[in-house]
Amino acid sequence: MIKITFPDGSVREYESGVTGMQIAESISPRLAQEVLSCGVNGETRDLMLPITEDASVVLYKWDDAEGKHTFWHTSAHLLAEALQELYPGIQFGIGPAIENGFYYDVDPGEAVIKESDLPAIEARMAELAAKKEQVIRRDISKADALSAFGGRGETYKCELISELEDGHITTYTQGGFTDLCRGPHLPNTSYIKAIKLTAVAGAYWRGHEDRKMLTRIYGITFPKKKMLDDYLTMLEEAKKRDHRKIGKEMDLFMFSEKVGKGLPMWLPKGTDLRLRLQEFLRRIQKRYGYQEVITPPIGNKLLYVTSGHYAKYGKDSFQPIHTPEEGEEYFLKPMNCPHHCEIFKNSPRSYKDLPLRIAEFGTVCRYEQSGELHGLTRVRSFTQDDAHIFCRPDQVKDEFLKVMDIISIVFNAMDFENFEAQISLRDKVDRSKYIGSDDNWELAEQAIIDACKEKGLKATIEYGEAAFYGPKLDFMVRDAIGRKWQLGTIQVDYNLPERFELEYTGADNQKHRPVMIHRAPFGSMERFVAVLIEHTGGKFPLWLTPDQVAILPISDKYNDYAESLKNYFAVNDVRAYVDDRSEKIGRKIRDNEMKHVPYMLIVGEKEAAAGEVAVRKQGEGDKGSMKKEDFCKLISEEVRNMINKW
RNA sequence: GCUGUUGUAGCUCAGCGGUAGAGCACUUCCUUGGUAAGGAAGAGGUCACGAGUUCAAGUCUCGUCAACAGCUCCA
Repeated sequence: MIKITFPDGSVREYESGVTGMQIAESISPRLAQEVLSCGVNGETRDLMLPITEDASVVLYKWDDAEGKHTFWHTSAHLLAEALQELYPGIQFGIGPAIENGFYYDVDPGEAVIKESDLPAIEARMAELAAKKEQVIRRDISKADALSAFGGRGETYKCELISELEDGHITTYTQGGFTDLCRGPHLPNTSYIKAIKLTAVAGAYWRGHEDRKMLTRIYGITFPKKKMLDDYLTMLEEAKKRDHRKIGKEMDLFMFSEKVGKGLPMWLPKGTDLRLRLQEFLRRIQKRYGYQEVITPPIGNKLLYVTSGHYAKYGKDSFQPIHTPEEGEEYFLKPMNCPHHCEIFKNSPRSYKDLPLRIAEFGTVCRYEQSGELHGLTRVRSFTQDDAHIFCRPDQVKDEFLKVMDIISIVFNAMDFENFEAQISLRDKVDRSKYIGSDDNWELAEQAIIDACKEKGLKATIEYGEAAFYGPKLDFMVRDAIGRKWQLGTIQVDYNLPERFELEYTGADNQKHRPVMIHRAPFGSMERFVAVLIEHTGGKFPLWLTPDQVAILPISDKYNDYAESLKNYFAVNDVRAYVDDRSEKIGRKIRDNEMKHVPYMLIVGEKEAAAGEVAVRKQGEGDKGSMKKEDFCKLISEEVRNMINKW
């Protein structure tokens, strides 16, 4: 007998060799139906795998990430099985479960798989799923694996096998399809009731640009038909919040082929929105002791040779600007740090001057690969809400914590609740791509980890994701369709101060090197506004936009009402429209702008007599008539809620 | 940059070898007091750009540019 411990702490005894499925059956028939895989001592495993020693067991269902993962992993195999039947000779790369579904990378040889082929593949998958094929796990020796897959000409699989450790290799078989796989998998294919292959795209083998490009087929499956329908509906809804669509509809920004790709132009309304965000951050930064500066859009090549950016990015970036002077070269600035380093050097600094916090809404230009450009989230010219903090080594952690405070103020105000924090450290093995001493890196990495611990911030640690000059803490927020974008960022840098030979005089009257912290709570104005649009659907928080309240008094006497609102909310550009029915302007506002204003007031004679206004709230329709004062209360409540958050 | 898809009126799209179309938006007029109002008339397009095939090309072929999806990248 073995002891099985459940998540709630209870313990039951089972015979050795019991499977996860049998455990589920022993608890309830319903659970046995719903369970997809199980966790045994923290490792996710097949339900059919015997458990032979005391263990803590978690049964995973659809609602658990692990359960979904298992479900989609088996779905990937199902896709492969269908492909094997439909495209004889097809070779398989890898086919993992992902956040929303799964994919399989395949090499169809001469054949081409197009989007129009997907329905046929889906149909075949459905047939195979209905067969209720058992999914069977086998341990296999490295030699046997190599000969089995090699015999079928599976070069990709053989490459994978050759890197695996003998004795830990398993295969999974369902019907006529066998795949090299670690598992876990569903007991059989009949769990998969609804199948949708969503896209086909190219993907490099093992993610390397110089390897062969395979065909990647994306899909998603569900245990119920309705769940698939709901998912597709959700995607449709999300598309409506796409910032490119809303940006166009609301005239926030534009692109022009003539100006150049990836070069956004902010239209009046978008500019208004952006300036409001900048003002908002400015107020906060002032409170936190930042000093704002303005630096030029270009810098001499020598500046970037000093910073190290020239060696790293010179050839892959916008090329130098030449001058009539022989040999003189300037670069569009790809970042503001070198300029700010020079500002630091402008005068002798004492330890009493530190931390020195230099801020700038600095516009930078980076030659992003053309395929990377994406609306406002990835562009070639953008404005960072940048700042560099020069401080003593003993101040790093404290400054870091203060920046985290600012970021949390900003994110709270914007209602970004579901952000994810990520600590990016050096690659554990390959350290050739980083500059700076090991000691400095260790110090910086530890400072970030400590700061997160202190703030109780749950952050994932990613190795190999650090910038080449230092580790960073990034705040990621998702867009409408779930893609992650990095917004806020804090980076500790021991290297630029070194390269620019920055120094301050310490209490000991000796020269010391300051530490530099790069930070940008928004990340960039462009990307931030993009994500903000997708989160709000274009209905920005009340204090943000200029024309949030459109007031349509029917006669002149209500213009003073607009005036009173103005003072009341400190929304200093509330616009008032005269809605004289014989004039078209009122109708125009109603029809065109209602979409983009949270509230509309209509003041008719009836209401005027009663001292009321008719109110419509965006997305909610008529709110009925109410007293002016009540309306003021309604709005001010919302304003207060926003302001209270920071 | 790579693979694939797309590019027709301000917007959303139809047309797929034979003299440029619809809905919404826009302009003028009429009707209409509470909301995507109704009616009449009108304006608006080298069908992304450049070559080629053809008696004839938005429509077929090739190239360029741009956008979209994914990959790779992101100081």
